[in-house]
Amino acid sequence: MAEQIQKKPSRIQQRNRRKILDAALDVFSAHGFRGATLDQIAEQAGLSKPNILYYFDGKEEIHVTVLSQLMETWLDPLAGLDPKGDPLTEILTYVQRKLEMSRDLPRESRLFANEILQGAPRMDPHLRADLKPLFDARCAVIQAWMDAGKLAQVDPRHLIFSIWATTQHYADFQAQIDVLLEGQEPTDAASQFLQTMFRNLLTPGQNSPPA
Amino acid sequence: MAEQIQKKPSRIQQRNRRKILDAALDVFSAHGFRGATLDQIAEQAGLSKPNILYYFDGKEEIHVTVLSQLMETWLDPLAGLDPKGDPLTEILTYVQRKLEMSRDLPRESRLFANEILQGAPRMDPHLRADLKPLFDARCAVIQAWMDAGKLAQVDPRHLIFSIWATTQHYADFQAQIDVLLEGQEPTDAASQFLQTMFRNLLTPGQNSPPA
DNA sequence: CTTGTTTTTGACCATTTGGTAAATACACGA
DNA sequence: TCGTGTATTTACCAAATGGTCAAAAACAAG
Repeated sequence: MAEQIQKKPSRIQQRNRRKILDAALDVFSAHGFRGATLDQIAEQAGLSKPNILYYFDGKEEIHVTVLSQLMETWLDPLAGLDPKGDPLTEILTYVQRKLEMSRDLPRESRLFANEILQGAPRMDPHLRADLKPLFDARCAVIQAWMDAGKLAQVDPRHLIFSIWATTQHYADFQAQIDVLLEGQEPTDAASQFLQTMFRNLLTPGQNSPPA
Repeated sequence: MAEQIQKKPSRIQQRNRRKILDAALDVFSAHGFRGATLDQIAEQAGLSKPNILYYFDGKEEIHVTVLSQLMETWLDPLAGLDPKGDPLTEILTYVQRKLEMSRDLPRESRLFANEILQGAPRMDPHLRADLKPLFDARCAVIQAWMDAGKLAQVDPRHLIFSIWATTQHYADFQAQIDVLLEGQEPTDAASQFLQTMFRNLLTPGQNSPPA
């Protein structure tokens, strides 16, 4: 019965798979898919290359697995946006959470950025199946808040884009920021800036009517 | 005198070097440095691989050359920010220009993003030599505007980061945006959104004092 | 046309890299 | 302790890739 589905991943199997996926996150996020090599992943994981291929069918499968795991983490804060909460608080909290993720999970952010930059060749299905429905749902929630006068009227889609862009920027462009800020930790100042920006944008009655 | 410096690049030399660099921009921006191959660049340029190596010393030199050229284009809008102009207009115009660059020069944007994502291994010196001084100078200009009460007080550095992030997002994350917007051209709506956001942020007297 | 120079090519080469096969070491329940 | 399935390693391979080189072709100038 060689082809039966593994019932119980052994202790050692779990441990090694985790080590490999963690190493892969390191390497893929730093060099992109094509720039990463199995040897690098093997070394980082402290295993031999053939041993890695004992646990995964190939480079591709490792990459896909890491991306899938990432997707959950990545969507979580957006999914956590509560339709029943206070609109402005909900959004400002979301901004804050995304910013903290950039600081605490920069590898994940860069892996995601790498994949999208290359045209999302392996993630496109995930984006359509998981992200798109969630995105549409949250846009609807935000739009409802605006229609109810609880938030200033702006395009919810571009609002979300701007939140993603500004927060992920601190992880994805860290090399540039390090040069420009001479290594200062930017999170606190960034937080204050972003909170101000989005509060001003969304406080009802603030926006000039379109010219 | 084989080692003398080329005085006059011949017509054909100019043409071929340009073809190669344009092809390289295509390929490097789409696949990153390590993901790009000389064969791809050669095919895209309509030349043979050895012929390409007749014009450039190697893959590395092609990449460096493309990046150098890019740097000028990239800094131009920030350099164009006029200290004597109307503060709000200057900044909103800058936002608009950067957004148009994302639409019209997405390859350049993605090449830049790729390089920074990988930790700017080849661009770090350029960033320090060219970008950093310009960045500091423009921050000072903006700070002066704020001190004079012409703009609301925010951290100029993070203001610039947020402009870069939000505008370049439309080029760098285009694959994602295409999925979420189902292929609609986002520039007009993005422009209106960003103009509103930064106008609200920067109009004097708008910002609540820090809590 | 002839000659000297620039450009282009075809045939190679060495290294890197994803991946395989078979042999070996190991864990662990009976 | 022994035997069996699990884990790991050693030695490879084939394809891809960056790069070289000498010779051929194209070209410019007299």
